[in-house]
Amino acid sequence: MSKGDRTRQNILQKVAVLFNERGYEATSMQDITEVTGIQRGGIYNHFASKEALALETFEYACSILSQRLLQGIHHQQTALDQLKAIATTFAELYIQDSPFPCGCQVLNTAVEAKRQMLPLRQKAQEAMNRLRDLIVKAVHRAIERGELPETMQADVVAAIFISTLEGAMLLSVLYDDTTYLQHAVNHLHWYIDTSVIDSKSSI
Amino acid sequence: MSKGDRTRQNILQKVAVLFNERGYEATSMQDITEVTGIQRGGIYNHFASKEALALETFEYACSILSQRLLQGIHHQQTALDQLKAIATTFAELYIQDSPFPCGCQVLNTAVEAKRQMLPLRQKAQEAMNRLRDLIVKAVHRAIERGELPETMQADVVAAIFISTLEGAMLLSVLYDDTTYLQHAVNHLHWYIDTSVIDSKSSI
DNA sequence: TCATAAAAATACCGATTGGTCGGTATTATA
DNA sequence: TATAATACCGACCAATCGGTATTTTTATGA
Repeated sequence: MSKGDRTRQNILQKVAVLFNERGYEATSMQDITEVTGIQRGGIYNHFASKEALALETFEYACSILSQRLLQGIHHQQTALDQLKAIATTFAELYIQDSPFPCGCQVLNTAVEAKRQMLPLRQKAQEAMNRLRDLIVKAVHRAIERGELPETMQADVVAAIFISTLEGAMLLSVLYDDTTYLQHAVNHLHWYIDTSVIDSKSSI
Repeated sequence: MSKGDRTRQNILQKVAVLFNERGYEATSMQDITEVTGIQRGGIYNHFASKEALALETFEYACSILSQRLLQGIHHQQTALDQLKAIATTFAELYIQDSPFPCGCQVLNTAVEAKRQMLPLRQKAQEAMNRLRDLIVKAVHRAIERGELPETMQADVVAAIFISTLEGAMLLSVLYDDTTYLQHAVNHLHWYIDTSVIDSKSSI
């Protein structure tokens, strides 16, 4: 890894934190030079513009977070446990040792990039799609294995999972209190368990 | 209502929309003069600073939204129906004819005001407290009337309600698709109904 | 070791930022 | 209608914005 690549990675890591804490608009190039220890010219030697830096930064953060998320679920045995582990790991990702404090990158980016910053908005959509697919596939596997009733709609489960977790993330950040994430995980586990029980008792 | 008061109200209304769409940082005083039709001097005659304008704007939006929310639930008979109506009305507030497009003011403000803009962050917390109290009291009433089991924890229900609704709001705005809010409402209604059934069947 | 390319720093650009202020038009009061 | 108060305008301010061109420093490979 050359010197340039190393600095580039360092910039991505530091700026990912900064953007997540303050947002894109509220972060100036001056802030970026201070946190990276690299002057303007140096930054622009690696990235074409502030927006390009934001796009790469977002991808960088997503790759790390999704990697950790996958690590947290892949060793689970049943599809049902995998589904539950998605909720647990998502919450722990923030509770225990978040590499990027101040909440979920996707949430923060989605809120800031609504009408303007369309490229960033699209990246947020794509990241959310990947999370959605992860849940949808877990539900499908659970249905195939008979762990969940066939009446379960995978896309609805995914919507409920993401809504509950992202909303709880918002509350946890707003009040600086991880209890909300804990409640969300408990609720989603109960949601899944109840769905299993329902199908068995109704037969 | 004097001319000054009318202009002031007009500024608040127009800027509330603008701030919710673009965010505080991304909205310039130039943007504000354009959308209100009032020049810089005129704006600063009514508000001491951009931040003061943001604070008042947030309160203005909250008062309107909470007023509509209360209208949507006060005519319900049972406490249980009131609880459900909170979810329904919250979603409809955005789906049908949101006075401030681009999602929930509280969510958007909470995301932008995390470490900086502490006064605004505090206002977001207070607004969320009020929503939380509304739910908590409805749950308490439902328990007192025997509509919900005594084992229900009101603060947990409130956390689940707000998490699910705010998260669904995020998704609906991100994908420009109100389906997510619909799923959230259905899920919360099911959550409440299931809690009722559980208590009856377990006795 | 040294030439060369890559990386970083520096100085600087025009544009825009939030905010100010003297003056003018409009409205309300008497 | 005379006077006072309010509302509004728009030129202007220093500071900062994102970005560029150029120079200096540093790393790299023959």
